[in-house]
Amino acid sequence: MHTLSPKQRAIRLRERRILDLALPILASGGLSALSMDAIAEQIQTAKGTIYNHFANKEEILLALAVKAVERRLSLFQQAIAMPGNSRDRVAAVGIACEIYADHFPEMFHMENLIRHENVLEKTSPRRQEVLTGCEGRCMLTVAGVIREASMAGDLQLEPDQKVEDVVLGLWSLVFGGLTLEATSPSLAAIGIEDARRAIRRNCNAMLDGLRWRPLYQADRYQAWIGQVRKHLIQRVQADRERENEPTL
Amino acid sequence: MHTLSPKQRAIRLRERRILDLALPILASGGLSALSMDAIAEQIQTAKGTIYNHFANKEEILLALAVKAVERRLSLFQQAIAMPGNSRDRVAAVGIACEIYADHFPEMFHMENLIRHENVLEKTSPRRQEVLTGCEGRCMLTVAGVIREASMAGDLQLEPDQKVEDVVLGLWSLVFGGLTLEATSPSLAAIGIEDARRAIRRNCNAMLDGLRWRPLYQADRYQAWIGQVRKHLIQRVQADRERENEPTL
DNA sequence: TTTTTTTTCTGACGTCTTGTCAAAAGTGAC
DNA sequence: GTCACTTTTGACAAGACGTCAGAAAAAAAA
Repeated sequence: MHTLSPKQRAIRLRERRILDLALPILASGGLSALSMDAIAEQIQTAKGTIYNHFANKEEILLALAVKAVERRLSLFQQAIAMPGNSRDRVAAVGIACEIYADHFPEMFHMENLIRHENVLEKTSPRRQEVLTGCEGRCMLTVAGVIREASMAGDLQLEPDQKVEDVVLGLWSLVFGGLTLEATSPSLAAIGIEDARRAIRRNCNAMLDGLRWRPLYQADRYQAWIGQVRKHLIQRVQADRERENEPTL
Repeated sequence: MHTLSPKQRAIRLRERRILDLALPILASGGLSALSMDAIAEQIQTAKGTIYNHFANKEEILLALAVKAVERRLSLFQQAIAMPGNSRDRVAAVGIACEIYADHFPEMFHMENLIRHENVLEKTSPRRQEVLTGCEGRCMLTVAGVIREASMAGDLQLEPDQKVEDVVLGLWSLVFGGLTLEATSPSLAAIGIEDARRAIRRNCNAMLDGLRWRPLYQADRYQAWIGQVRKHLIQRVQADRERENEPTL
């Protein structure tokens, strides 16, 4: 163990401040609104100092994305730790995604931004690996439940179906759906008033189609997700408080 | 009808040249690679002239997005026009999406780019409406098949399920899946070697879960999508030739 | 404490981009 | 040929990213 000098602590604190500050700017004004000069002014340092922390703007984005995926992973883990059968627990992960999108909308936005604007090209492979590793653990978390269901006989996959394929299906449906909800003006125009309900319903249809037992029962499901939502939101708020307190 | 003067024709041609040129630049280098100076140089005009056509960079993006969605709509319409039962025809739309992503990858990329970078804010409502209108027609195309299936009794929706909800489900799954395939390095890392197959399989599971008859049969389905793919690719190539020819 | 060494910070600067606009060039009617 | 109108031009202002030599601060040594 190595104790930090006051100076080093100040530096760390500043790095955190940069990221905390960048997130809302980015969420509100998009990539172009996030200017290095603006950050420097807010943080009360010279622009050059920011470049001591991050080699370029893209590195800041990537650092934010890592924090975002860590958040998501934490929610996933709490979801699958809930007591219930295998199908209940994947459903819980779906709810975790919804809560993530609702409570950390800037982060949700970030993840998608990274995906489509070529930022990876300009960033260090080091941090890229951190991100993909974290994303991988998210998927493995879900894959674990599916594998478990498969072992227990709740879910019988055809020989050509792999556990990972089901992960992709759920991921596409939930993430795709939430993304469309957040970014498609035409959704409302076409007459979809509650996208969330539709997404959940379609997830259940998919799982039913795979014959993941027990099959969908409306009231049972409603009761369960109510419970999950309450639990996860509690945890989110606890995490929030825990983070704001310590000055590190 | 009103005949165009040579000058006006030249102007129209230039506009088309701008868009044709912008697309590949954008696809390869991302939003930041697309510079007005670069376009002007390539087109052999002064930068100011570009601004006679488009008020800003975002307008160019939006114009490209419109062309992209028009392409997609055309493919959708050709897909549902194929002879087959209702379930076959939604499946055909799924294949249309795949072909779109494969044959017009820059356009596919564009649509997603528009979604996540705030470009709409800086563009004219006029063109925005064109885009959402076109996107809406895409969804209505799919909704039509679903409604038809529902009327024919192939698909029995619960009272709380709406046709549009099913559209959203399919859209999320296919578009989400294709997007993840194109942008997620961690997919391969997690052991998914054929994302397309997985997406198709999950779509079928979802439709089975909704009890859309006839239910999934592997060999029947394979034969059908082979047929669809062949037909649509033919049409794509025909369209391509038709476009290159006339100087307008 | 004072001096030396090392680390960190600074902000003007070079370069690139977007978008503007007055002046120049082009177009067509009479 | 002239005149009104449209289109094009490219220098220019504003602002952003990333750099780097020199200033300042911190740490180490004397």
